[in-house]
Amino acid sequence: MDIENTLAPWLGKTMKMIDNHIQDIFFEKNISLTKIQFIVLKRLKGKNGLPQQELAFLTGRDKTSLTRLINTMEKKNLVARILSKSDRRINNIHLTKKGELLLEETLPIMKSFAISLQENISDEEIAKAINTIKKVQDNLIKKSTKSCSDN
Amino acid sequence: MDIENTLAPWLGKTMKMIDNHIQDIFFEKNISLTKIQFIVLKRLKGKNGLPQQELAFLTGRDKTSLTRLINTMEKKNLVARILSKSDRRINNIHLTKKGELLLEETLPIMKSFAISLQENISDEEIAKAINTIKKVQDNLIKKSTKSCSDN
DNA sequence: ATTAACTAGTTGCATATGCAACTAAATTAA
DNA sequence: TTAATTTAGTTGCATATGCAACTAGTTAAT
Repeated sequence: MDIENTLAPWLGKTMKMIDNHIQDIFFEKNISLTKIQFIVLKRLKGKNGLPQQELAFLTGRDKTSLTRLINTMEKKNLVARILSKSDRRINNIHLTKKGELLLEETLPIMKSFAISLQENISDEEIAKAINTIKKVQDNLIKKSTKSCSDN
Repeated sequence: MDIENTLAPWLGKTMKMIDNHIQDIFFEKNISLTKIQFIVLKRLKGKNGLPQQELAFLTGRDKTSLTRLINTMEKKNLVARILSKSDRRINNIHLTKKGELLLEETLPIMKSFAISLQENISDEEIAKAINTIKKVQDNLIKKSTKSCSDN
């Protein structure tokens, strides 16, 4: 079997295309965000105040990556570090009003983009594909203890 | 419909996990490559001497990204820039012996990794998932003229 | 209670990436 | 043929990312 007929390169290729397109959309709509910044904002929506480490785990990034990501997002006033009172090593990351507003503005755009990618594909086919991808994730998790949730 | 039930986030999440795992594999096996460097080497295997711009297109990267990628790979002696005689603006990128050997060493490792991701999934199911992903790519291509091939 | 071990986050160093603006070469237009 | 335009590649600037080594708090061990 050729490597090109396996799922992995197809996923990679498609994700790259999607990433490029998301950048374009943000540019067009004048949204000053990167994909990962959007993901972090989205993560914080439900659970404001997550520690950086937690965010790193949830997004599958190294904690150092999160450190600098939060630096950037703090400069842009999208999030704020708030020292945990119970454990002074921990930074709890909170959405600012500006971050919340930007998130609310961006969510429907991302949603309609995600849906537009599935034009001319039946819901059942999508569900099956997601199911297959889940199995790939399971295989990955079996291969290592590491895991992640977002991207 | 929730955005989390669309294909895009599943693709992203899974690719992130795959990328992380590829890094780990390269580290374990003492292969001094990044994923994108591997992709470039692989691209060059069939068509030695591609111009940078061509490589940029084929890998879906900006040409500036390729400039610096080739810089790094040239320093590592994996590829060489050779000025085109017919058009002196063009750098034809060639695999070096070292690059070729490293590629040959890495290919089977990547292949068996790609296959291992599909354990416990039938060939038919994989084929269907790839087909669905192709449709997503088609939708993306329709949305813009930009396209790409690798990742 | 004091030390040892662990944990959250940061910093240094290296790679990857894109946009805008640039240089130099080639092609097209006048 | 000379000027305008297009094209390949590079450089400046900004973001993202990971590993190793570090600091500073917390918890466990003696």
